[in-house]
Amino acid sequence: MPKITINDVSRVAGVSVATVDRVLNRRPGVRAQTVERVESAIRELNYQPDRLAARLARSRDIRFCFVLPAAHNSFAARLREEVTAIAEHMARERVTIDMRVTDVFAAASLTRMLEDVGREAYDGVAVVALDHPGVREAINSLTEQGVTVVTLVSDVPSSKRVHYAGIDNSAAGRTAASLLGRFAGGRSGKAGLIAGSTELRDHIERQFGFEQVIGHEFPKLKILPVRQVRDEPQRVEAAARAMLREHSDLIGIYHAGGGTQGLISALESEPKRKDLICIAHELTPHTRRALIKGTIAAVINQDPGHEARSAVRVLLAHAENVPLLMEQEHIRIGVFIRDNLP
Amino acid sequence: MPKITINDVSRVAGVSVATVDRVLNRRPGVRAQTVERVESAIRELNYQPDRLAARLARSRDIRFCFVLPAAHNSFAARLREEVTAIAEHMARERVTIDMRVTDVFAAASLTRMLEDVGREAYDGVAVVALDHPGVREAINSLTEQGVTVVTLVSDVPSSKRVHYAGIDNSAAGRTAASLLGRFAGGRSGKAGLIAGSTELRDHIERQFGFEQVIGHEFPKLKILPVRQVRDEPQRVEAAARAMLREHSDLIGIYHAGGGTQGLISALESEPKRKDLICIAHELTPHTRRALIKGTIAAVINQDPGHEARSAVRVLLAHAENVPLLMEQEHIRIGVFIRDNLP
DNA sequence: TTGAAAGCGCTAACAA
DNA sequence: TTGTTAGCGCTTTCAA
Repeated sequence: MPKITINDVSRVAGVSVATVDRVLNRRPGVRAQTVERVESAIRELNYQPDRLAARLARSRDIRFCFVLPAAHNSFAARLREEVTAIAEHMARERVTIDMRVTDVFAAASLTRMLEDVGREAYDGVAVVALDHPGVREAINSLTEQGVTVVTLVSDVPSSKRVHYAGIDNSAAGRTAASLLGRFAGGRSGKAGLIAGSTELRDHIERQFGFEQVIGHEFPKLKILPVRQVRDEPQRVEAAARAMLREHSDLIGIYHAGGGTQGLISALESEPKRKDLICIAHELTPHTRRALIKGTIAAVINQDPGHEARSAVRVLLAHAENVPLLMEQEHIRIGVFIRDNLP
Repeated sequence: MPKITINDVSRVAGVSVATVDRVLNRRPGVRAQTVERVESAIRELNYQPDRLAARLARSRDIRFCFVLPAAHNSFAARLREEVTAIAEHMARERVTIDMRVTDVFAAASLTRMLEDVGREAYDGVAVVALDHPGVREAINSLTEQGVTVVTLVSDVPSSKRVHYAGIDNSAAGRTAASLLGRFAGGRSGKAGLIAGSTELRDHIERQFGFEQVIGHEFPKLKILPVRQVRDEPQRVEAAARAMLREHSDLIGIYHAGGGTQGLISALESEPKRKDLICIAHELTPHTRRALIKGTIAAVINQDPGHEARSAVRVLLAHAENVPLLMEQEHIRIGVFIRDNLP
């Protein structure tokens, strides 16, 4: 069966290819009646547009903007690298990806950046979003301008973003709890919980999931009051040291945020507590080393490369109006121990 | 900077675009001297071919063939579904993917199928390969005919395949051992090991990795003699029942092969042994249910969707002579417990 | 509101 | 051994 083209559609509908193109891309300036004729021809022929030809013919590139954290931690750095990598890759295929960085924890500056981005005629925007009313408004306003928005790593569920490329953080917290509980093997004692900040939706969710599972499934473990450390290694370290000092029956620590180097330093300066079960997030050079050394028992991971590529695929599918393989776009909660490091 | 095209190259090299095209695609009929001139122009301009335009202009589709197991187990079925799904997806982009099934454990029939496939002018072949001399020969012969070959799920390392889309099975076995050992929490006892067959490279490797880690790290666990069950649920079940019957101090079971339903049945009919730690491979409806129910503690997974799509991307990159993001093509060893199920 | 026609960058048939 | 040229299926002026 020969491929059905826009020509076939135009012939069947009795109009020119230009008109079919206008209908296909929802461009204005076509009578409702004509639109109807074209659409029924499309249905009749089961026409599928050819995105390769479309990309080739467009005069300008498809343009996306990624708004990422400027932070100096390993995960943020890795995310920026991954975005840079696909940006280069996609540049060969008529897709331009710009990257902007800001302090995504500062709602005001993030909001402003999104507003700026809105003035630049991007086809799509991916943003590591803070769940804040101003940010939500900015996302919704982009959407209303016809810009496709996906959230990355951290979501704003109540906004009009079309997709969230990130993990289920409460499931991640539950996973950490199950591992810690099982590794404890029935012993009784305390479980420490360190988190970044209660303003970050993902950290709260992890904390919630963790408490839920420990409470229900491992009653022999008592969770210590959460320490807030704003992802700063020094503060993480101080919190961990305090826990170790104050609780001789400490069985394990779950660190739900960033700045894990601090945790590792604290642990490695306490050789007597070798059996402590520590679980942290994100595979980085630090946590990888700690896993191999045995300082950390397990790492819960989200793959920033997968997240970045997934965001691009989703934005692209929207820009070109073609279907996605959604199954591919689910971001897995990775569990790494010493033996399955990539 | 305007895009550099084949036209620019032809002008700089002082030849026609047809000649540049011949050089780019290594087609015969160009004097060595001319090839040299064109290549230096390409380097000078840093020309990057446009794969979209190339795909559009080709008269025939790019064609791949996937040779998959005909087996009736969930993993094989899932793999076939995933291949069917991308086949449909790629059909829209001028890529045809044919699928053939055979008993991949029967070296002779697999070899014959690969030979047949070789007569059909495919651009690339993906195969779930048995590590056998005949199969290796067939792969090498395809390669020599100019067909790109990638192995899928199970590798033939000594062959000329350009890529293996699958997991590191000995690392998978080590991961299973670490989890089992840690979940045992210092208890002493027996660890059962059930495997498919010693003819399958992946099963031997898993077994090897498992024994290595248990031996080195968990001396309190004694591994029982391996039971070979050829991935048949009934035989898996019989093996598990025998272990349970014969060893009252059985701490856990690692099932390295397929047919896990059998293991689950055996376990669920032995309610007194609730604390048994079982680890199996592949997330399927059966193992998912068993994880939720608590019958199985952890599942080591390879994502057949990722494997299938990765094979397609690798074949496509070779067919179009464009670069890959290799980082994306590494297949992870997934660890699933009840809490991080996708 | 619609149509005609010139590309987009490459491939491939055919001619030289 | 090399060159000319007509497409591939779509977008985008520009004209009607």
